[in-house]
Amino acid sequence: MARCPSEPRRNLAHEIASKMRRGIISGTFKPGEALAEPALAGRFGVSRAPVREAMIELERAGLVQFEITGRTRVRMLEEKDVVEIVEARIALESMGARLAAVRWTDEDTRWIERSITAQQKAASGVKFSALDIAMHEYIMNRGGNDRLFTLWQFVRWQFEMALTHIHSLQETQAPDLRCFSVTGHRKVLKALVERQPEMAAKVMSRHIKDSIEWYPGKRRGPSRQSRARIALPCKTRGHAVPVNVLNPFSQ
Amino acid sequence: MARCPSEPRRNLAHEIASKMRRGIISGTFKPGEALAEPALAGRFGVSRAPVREAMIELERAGLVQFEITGRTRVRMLEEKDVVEIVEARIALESMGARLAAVRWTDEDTRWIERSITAQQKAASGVKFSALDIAMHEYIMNRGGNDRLFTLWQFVRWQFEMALTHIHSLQETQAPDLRCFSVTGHRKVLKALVERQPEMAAKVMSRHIKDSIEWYPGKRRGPSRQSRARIALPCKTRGHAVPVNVLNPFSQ
DNA sequence: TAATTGTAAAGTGTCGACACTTTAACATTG
DNA sequence: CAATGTTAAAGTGTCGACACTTTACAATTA
Repeated sequence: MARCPSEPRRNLAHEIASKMRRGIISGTFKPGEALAEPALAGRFGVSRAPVREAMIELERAGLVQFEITGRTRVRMLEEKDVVEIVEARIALESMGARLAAVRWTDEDTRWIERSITAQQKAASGVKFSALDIAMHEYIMNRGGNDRLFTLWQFVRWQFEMALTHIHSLQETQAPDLRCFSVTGHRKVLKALVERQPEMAAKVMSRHIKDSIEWYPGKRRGPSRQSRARIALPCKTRGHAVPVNVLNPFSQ
Repeated sequence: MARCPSEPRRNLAHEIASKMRRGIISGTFKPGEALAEPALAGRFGVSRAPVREAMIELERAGLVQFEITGRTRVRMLEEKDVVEIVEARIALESMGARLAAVRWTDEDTRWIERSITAQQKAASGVKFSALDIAMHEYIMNRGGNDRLFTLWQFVRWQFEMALTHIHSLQETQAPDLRCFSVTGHRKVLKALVERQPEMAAKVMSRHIKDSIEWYPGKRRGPSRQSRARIALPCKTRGHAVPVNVLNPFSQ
């Protein structure tokens, strides 16, 4: 389904990069953890060369960080980083939705409807998140812009990594989030079905911004009380104002 | 000035990646050209390892392409690619401008004003383009979102590469483009000075879209006659319509 | 001539080795 | 005890080598 602009090399380096990516996203490798090449090479049963090459791939994707000394660590996440990631998602996905709206077909509609149905039946928060992201991926892919899609993947991985480190996501309020998020998805779908690019972009922006505000710990949805802010298109009379977002890391 | 989220390793691989990037952007390495590791290693007087690592960096930035066989080529550019690059620029830079508007200072204003002055005095098309991109970089940087900035750099390099391969840019209509583009820059600056995020995003989108339509060969600016289309926020009554862009590769 | 096959050249994927740098543990000294 | 110097361990940067694969070319054949 997902397209791959530049066919990936089928070598050890790329394979290890994929494994490492999954490991970082799933939390096997924790933020700030040192990634020594000899240790990883031993772990995967290869020499250091493929490991080094994999590290470069992960660094470009923003999942690990090179220090001035040459050492590599899993990238750390603070509140500020989540805001950055969400802002980047909004930038890319609003354009993605805009593009997808122009080329939208009935088959696409059916795909999304099936996805939404599955989302409603999702048994757990993590299962729901997987379906949620898969739907966003589908729309980004349908935008037809390979470069936009590639950039989006970088952000998507960082977002998934952030999700696993937001404690409050775990199970607790899954039903509320699910219900709220599905409502947003329906609005996005409506704009796409009606082939209204601007509406799709706008609704997508709001959906992403709103859904992230559900994660923190509050149960009643978006609020305006916290410090971090996410810029988003929001009409006010003449002077637009950035809306607040709750702190995703509050325990 | 430009920030660097993850301090780059100061090793041969990164150095070579930079040189190769400059070479690809400037046209020393032409689109479709094969990049054999032994040849490059000899050229730079190093072994293959750093070259391999540099290739991975460039592939992630979208400047080169890996084939299924493992061989590497400078990425080729068609009309479709320019559309993708510009759409990605619009997505990223509209958000960048939105963010920059919130944090805009008088010092930033002075910087941009100096830049615009220099742009007006630019002696050549290439010189103007350099100043133009530097101004866009400044604004992206002022957005304060490191991830957005990093993603933007990828697109920026691809855009610069595309520019060197658009024949019509060379000198001929430099004055017209310059005049037109500076007008757009002033509108962007106005929105930033007034700290209107939505206005800044909107004006930036339109500026990017319009300026690329100048490159083709026409002298009278944006037209609606060509095949390729760039999606852009543009208000129509209820139903937004993608606007056309001229073919940048028409000789 | 055109197609096919065999062979050499070129290129990639991976590894182990070595030099240099940073880190960390330990011993020394005030 | 704290501060400092010392040394061994760990880690990175780079290289050359070798096996395997793909490509290019030439010879062979229909």
